[in-house]
Amino acid sequence: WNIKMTFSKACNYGVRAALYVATRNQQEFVSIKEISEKLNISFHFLTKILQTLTQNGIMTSFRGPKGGVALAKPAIEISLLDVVQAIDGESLFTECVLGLNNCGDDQPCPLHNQWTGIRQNIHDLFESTSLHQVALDVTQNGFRLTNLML
Amino acid sequence: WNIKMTFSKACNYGVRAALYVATRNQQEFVSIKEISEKLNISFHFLTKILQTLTQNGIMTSFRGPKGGVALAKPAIEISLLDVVQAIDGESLFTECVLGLNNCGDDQPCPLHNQWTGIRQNIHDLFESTSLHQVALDVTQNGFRLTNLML
DNA sequence: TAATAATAAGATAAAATAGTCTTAAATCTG
DNA sequence: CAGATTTAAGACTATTTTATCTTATTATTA
Repeated sequence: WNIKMTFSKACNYGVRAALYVATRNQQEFVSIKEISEKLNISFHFLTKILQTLTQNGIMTSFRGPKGGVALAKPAIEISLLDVVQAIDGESLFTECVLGLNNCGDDQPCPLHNQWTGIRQNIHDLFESTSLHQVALDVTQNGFRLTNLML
Repeated sequence: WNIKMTFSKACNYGVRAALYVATRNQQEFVSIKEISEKLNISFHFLTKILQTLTQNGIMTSFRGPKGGVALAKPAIEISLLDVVQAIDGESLFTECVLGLNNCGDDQPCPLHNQWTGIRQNIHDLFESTSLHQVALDVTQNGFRLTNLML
């Protein structure tokens, strides 16, 4: 029961997996099994999510031994927005916060004007943040992609 | 499959119902049936959501003929944040966007720092917006709480 | 007091999301 | 070519969210 201020599981896994792959050489295929183990994500579920990322041109995949997934472009050219929208589609930044149809500048819901600003902030943040940047934070500055094992 | 930029149904219904009630006299009990019909919300589902609002001190209720729900305080003293948190609890503004445990300033996920700012913006917006303000927009400025009937 | 109108609460059902399992297809290695 | 490894894809299950249905309980009114 909430307005979600966190990613759905699918989006969460997709973003974290993309970031994990971004910490590796672009040429190298990383096996989904490795990703699922390192990030503690169900293998088969992750496979499906990564399939949608490859279908949307974010990643490429390769079957067989030494196969796996890799980024389709240099990590610096892929934004978080690209990943999120590949999994989620376009509705994210267009739907009314109250779920009303045709909510817009002409027929707004009472939260429309202020919500538009916040939504734009998130859009801009995701758009201006590349997988490369975030991956650097992970590899060099100790930011983490996994749960702490307590 | 998404990071939700809209309220869940429950939160959506709760907020819209609270706003609808806020457009009426505080003394007057508004029947849930009326609210559900005017806002096109399932009656029984709405009843439950409003129950949690009364249990959390946002509203009061009264049974029997002429019964219904009313705001427990003047609308100007109830913020959107009050309503959302009554339905959703505290987790909204504390959980990691990537769903990691113990994500914080000391052990951040790579999105933590920037996400904190956005989350604070939303928190501030909700906290500083009273039901009264929004209800005025509805009654006087033509903002809408319901879908357009096309 | 009896009938009616309204919220409260619990059981059940439907839909959406998340996760698992099995089989197929592609690729590598010996 | 045979076997092993890995992604692809579809069927199936489980969980959560949303919605409905039924039965109390409370209060009003005549």
